Amino acid sequence: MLEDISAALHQVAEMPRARKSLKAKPATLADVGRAVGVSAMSASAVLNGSRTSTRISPETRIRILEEAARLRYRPNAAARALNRRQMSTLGLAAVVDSGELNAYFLEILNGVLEAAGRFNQNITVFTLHDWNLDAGRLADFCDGRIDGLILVAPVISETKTDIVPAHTPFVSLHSNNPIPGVIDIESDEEAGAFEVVSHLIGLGHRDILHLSGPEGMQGTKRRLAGYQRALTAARLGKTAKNIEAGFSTESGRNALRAWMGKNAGGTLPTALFCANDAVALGCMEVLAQAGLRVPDDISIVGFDDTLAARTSTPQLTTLRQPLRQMGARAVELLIKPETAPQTKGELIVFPTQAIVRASTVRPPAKPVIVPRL
Amino acid sequence: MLEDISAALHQVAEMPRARKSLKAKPATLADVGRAVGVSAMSASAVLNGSRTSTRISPETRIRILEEAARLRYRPNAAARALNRRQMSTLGLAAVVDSGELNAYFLEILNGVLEAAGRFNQNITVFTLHDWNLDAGRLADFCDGRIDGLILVAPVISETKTDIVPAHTPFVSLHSNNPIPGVIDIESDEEAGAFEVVSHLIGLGHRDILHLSGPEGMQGTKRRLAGYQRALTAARLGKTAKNIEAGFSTESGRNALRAWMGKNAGGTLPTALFCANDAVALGCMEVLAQAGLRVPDDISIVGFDDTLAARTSTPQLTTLRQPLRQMGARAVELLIKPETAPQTKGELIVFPTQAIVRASTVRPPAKPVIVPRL
DNA sequence: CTGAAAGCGCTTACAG
DNA sequence: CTGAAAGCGCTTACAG
Repeated sequence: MLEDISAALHQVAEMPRARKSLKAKPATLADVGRAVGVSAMSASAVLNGSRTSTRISPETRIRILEEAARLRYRPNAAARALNRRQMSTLGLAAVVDSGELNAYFLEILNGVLEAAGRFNQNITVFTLHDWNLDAGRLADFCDGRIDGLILVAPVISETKTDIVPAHTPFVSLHSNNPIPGVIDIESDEEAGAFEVVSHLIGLGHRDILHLSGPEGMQGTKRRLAGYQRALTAARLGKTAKNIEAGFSTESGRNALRAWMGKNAGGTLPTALFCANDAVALGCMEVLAQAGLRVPDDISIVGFDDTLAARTSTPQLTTLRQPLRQMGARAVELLIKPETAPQTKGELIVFPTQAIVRASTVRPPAKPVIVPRL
Repeated sequence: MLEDISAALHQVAEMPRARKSLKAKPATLADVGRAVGVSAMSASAVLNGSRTSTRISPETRIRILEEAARLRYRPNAAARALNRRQMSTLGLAAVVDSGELNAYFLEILNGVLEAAGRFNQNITVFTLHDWNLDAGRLADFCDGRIDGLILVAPVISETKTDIVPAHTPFVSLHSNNPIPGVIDIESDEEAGAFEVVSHLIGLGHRDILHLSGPEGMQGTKRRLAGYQRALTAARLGKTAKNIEAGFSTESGRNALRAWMGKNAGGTLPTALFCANDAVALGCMEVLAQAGLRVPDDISIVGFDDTLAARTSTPQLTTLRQPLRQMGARAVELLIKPETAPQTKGELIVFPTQAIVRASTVRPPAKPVIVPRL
C-alpha cells in the first residue's frame, strides 16, 4: 500500500504529463460483476458471449448492461486473444523501397483495409528493408500478434523458403518465387502488356521502346514477354527494343536520360512502354526537360494504374492491375481459407485492364529527332 | 479424446487447405521447460527476462536456449501483453476520403512507421468513414490492443471531445478542434502560405487566385490568412480573390472549371495558389484541357509536398509540410511523453519550407484570355 | 438461471 | 541457483 503510493508519487515526479501518470485502469468483467453483485462470468455472458447470453435473467441482464455502460467497460483485447488464440489482426509486410512506401503499396493497403473492415480485422503494417536480409523477422511477427500475414511483392530466394512458420498462414501478392505452402496472388501481366502494347500498335506506332523493370523479377519478365508477343503478332518483332530501368521514378529518369545521351541526333521512338507508372513519370520529366511534348512528340504508357497515373499531366494511359481487389482477396484468403483455389497450383490470377488516357495518341507525322540534353 | 479426433476429421473435411487444419501449436515456455527438465519460470528468465536472466546457471541456460531454438519457441504476444498491460502497438486512425487513403496519409504513414521501427512498436491502421459519426469507435480501439492512438486530421466537433478514454493516450496531427488532453501537432501553415505567395509576388505576379480548402477547416483558414498577409505586405491586398475548392483533385477541377465558365473572355490570373497538391493537380488538368500551358500561361502552386507534387508534369512548386517528421514526432510523444511540451498550449508547431519547382515562373508578358471550355 | 474452477502463456514477487 | 504460487482479463466446460 505504502509502496503503491510512493510509486505513484515517483511517477508524478518523473512524468510531466498528468494524463499519463493518472492513467485510470479500465474496468474489467470482475468490476462490472462486483458492481452488480454478480459473478464475472455472468457479466461475460451478457457483455461478450453471443449464444450464452440468453441464459441470464432479463433483470440481471439489464443491470449488467447499465453498469457496464456506466463503468465504460470494454473487453480487453489481449485477454481475449490469449483465450481464443486469435488476435483478429492481420499483418501486411512490405519493403520500404528507397526509404518510403509507394503508391503501389498505397493501392494495396486501401484494398486490404477495405476487406479487413468487412471482416472486423485489424491491419498491422510491418516494414522490412530487404527481403532476404529480413526474412527471419517474418517468423518473429508470428508470435500471436497476428493471425495471418500478407507479403507484398516478396523476393525470397528459393533457399530461404522455409521461413513460413507452421502456425500462421501467409499469402503473397506478386511473389517473385513460389514459396511452399503460400498462395500467391497475381494479375495477368503478360496479357496486360500485350493489350497495352497492342493499343499503341493500333494507334499506328511502329517504334516502341520498352523500359523494363529490375532484371530477374517475374513482373519484368512477364511485361517483356507481353511486349514481345504484341510486336510479333503485328509482325514488328524485329523492332523490339528494351532498356533496363527499374520500378522507381528515378530509375526511369536515369534510363531514358542515358538512352537519349547515346542516341542524340537519332530518331526518337514514337512511344515508350514503361515498366510501371513511376518509371513513366521519370520519363515524362526527362522528356519535358528536353523540350519534347507528351503525347504530341511521343506517346507514353505506364503500368499499374496507381494514383500517379491519374495525377500526372497529361494523365497516363496505363495497364490497371486491380491492386485493391488483389489486396482484398489476400485478406479473404486468410480469413476464409475455404475460398482458396482447390487446384494444386497455389496461384490466383486477376485479369488486367488497359486504361486509355491522354498520354497516348497517333504517332507524329514526321520523325522526331532526339535532342542533345 | 474421441471428440478431439472427430473434431479434427470434421475440420479436414471442411477446410480444403491442409496447412490450416493441421496448424501446429506453437511451443510455450512450459514446453521448453519440460523438454529441458526445468520449470517454465527458468525458461522465462533465460528467454525473455532481461535482468533476471543472470540468475540461471550457465549450463541450464545453454540447454534452455538450445531447446528453445529447436522448438522454435517465440514468446506469445497476447500473453505478454496481458501480463504487462501493454501491446507495443500504436494505432493510426484516419478517415478514408472518397474511398481511399491519399498521398497526404502515405507521407504521414511513412514517418510513423520509421519512428515505430526505432521504438520497436507495431502500427495498426484504423480507418473511419466520418469523424463525427465514427468518433465513438475510437474508444473501442482502446481495448488493450493499442497503447496509444494517433489521429490524422480529426474533425471532432467541440461537443464530442469527451471521446478520449482515460487509459489510452491520444495525439493528433492537424486537428481541427482542440481536443482536451490531446497534444496536437501542426505545421505553420500561415507562415507557409505567406512564404509561397510571396515567392509568386517576387516573380512579378500581381493577380493570384486562391483556391481554398473546405470551409471551416483550420488549414483552410490559415492558408487563406497567409495568402492575405502576403498580398497586403506587397500592397496588393485589394487583389485578393478566393474561391472555395476543397482538398481533393476533383474539387480543384470543379472549382476552376466553374470559375473559368463564369469568367470566359476575361483575363486569366497569372498564378493560382492552391489549397494543396491534389487541388493543384485538378487545376492542371483543367488548364491542359483548355489548351493553357503551365507555367508559360499561368503559374501554379500547391501545398504539402506530397508524392503528387514530385510526379506531376511540370513538377509543382509547393509548400512542404514536414509530414514525415510530424508523424514520427507523434510516435515519440506517445512512447516518450516526457518529450511533450511543458507549456500549457498543447501544441507542437513544425516549420514549413517552400519548394520551388517548375510550375512557377514570371508571369506572361501579355495577359492571357480565359478560353471558353 | 448462476457460480466455482480451470486454463490461455507469460511474469512478478516470494520461498527455499 | 531454482520452483511453487498468484495474477493479468477473459472464456469454456462443468456443477448446482
